[in-house]
Amino acid sequence: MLQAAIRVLQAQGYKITEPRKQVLEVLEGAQKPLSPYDIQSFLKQKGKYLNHVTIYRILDLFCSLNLAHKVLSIGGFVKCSLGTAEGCHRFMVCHQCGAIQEFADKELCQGEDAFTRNLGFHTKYHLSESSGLCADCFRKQFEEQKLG
Amino acid sequence: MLQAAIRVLQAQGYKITEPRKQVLEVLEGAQKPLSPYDIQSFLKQKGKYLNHVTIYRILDLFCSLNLAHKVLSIGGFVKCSLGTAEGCHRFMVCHQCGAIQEFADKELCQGEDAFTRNLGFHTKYHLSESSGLCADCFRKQFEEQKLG
DNA sequence: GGCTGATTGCAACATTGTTGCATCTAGCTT
DNA sequence: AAGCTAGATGCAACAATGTTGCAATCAGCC
Repeated sequence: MLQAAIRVLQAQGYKITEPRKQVLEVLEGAQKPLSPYDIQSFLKQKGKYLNHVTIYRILDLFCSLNLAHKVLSIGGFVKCSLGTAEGCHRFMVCHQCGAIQEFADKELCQGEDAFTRNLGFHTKYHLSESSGLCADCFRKQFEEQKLG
Repeated sequence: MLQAAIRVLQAQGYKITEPRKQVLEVLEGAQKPLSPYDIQSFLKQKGKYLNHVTIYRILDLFCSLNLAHKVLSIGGFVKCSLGTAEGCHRFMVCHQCGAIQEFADKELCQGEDAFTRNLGFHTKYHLSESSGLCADCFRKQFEEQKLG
C-alpha cells in the first residue's frame, strides 16, 4: 500500500522525502480522518517533528494526486483507498466512533448526474458523506437498548 | 419566505431580534453560500453592524432548526430551500460562478442507504455536493470554445 | 562527492472559530 | 405603558486553523 503511493510520487517526478513518508505512514495506520494538526501531534508522540506548513503542503500534494481525500464534514484527511474513482468521493462516517470507510458506486454517480442534468447542471465531481452508525456501534447501541 | 422562517423561530420559543432578521434577510438575498464573515461585511456595507460571535450563534441556531445549511466544500451557509428533506442535504455547486442550488431526491437517498447497508452501515444523514458547471457557465464556456 | 532544483523549516501573519462575562432587549406580566 | 426577566447580543481575549515569502536543507541526478 505504502509502496503503491510511493510509486505514484516517483512516477510524477516528486521526491521521496522523510516528511512525505511519515505522513503517508500516519494516514495508513489511522482509523479516522486526521487533520494536519492531528498528524503533527501524532508524530510528536513518536518523537518526530514536522512543521505544520510542511504537513499542509504534503496533504495538498497527496490530494492533488488522489492519494488522500479531505473529509469535509470533519475537516480531516484520509488515505485514498479507491485509486479508481476519480472525481467521486463517497464516505460513510460513523458519528459515534468516527470510523470512516470509503466506497464507490457507479449507479449512484449516474443517478446524481441524471438528476442534476435535468436541472441544467453539468456535474464533474461527486462528493457524498453518509453519516450514521457503523456495524460495531450499531450493535452496541442495540444491545444497550435491550438492557435498558 | 422570510415570514415562514420567523414563524419557525416563534413556534420554538426563540425571540425575533434585529440581528436574526438581518441575517435571514442577507441569506435570503444571496445567490451563493456566505460565510459568517461574509455576512458581517455584507451588513457593514449597508451601515449595519453585527459582532461575528453573534453571527456564528445565529447560524448555529438556524442550522439546528433547518433554516440554513452549511455547504462544506465552500464553508459558507445557505438558506434552506427545502424544509422537507430532513437529514438530507444535496447541493449543486458551480465551481465557476459559485452559484448554488439545493435539491432532493428520495431515490438517491434510497440508493445510498441500500449500498451502505450492505456494508453493515446504518445511515442517518445524507450529504452530497455535486460540483460542476451551472447552465449559464456551461453555455458561456461552450460558446468560447466555438470561437477559440 | 558535488550540484541543483525541489522540498522543508521558520517567522510572521491572516483568517476562522470559541469562551466567559457584562450589558441589553424582546416579549411577557401587571 | 412601565417593569421584569430569561434569553440574546456585544466585547475582549483567546484558540485553532490556514497562508505567504524567504532562507536553509536535502533527494536524486551527474
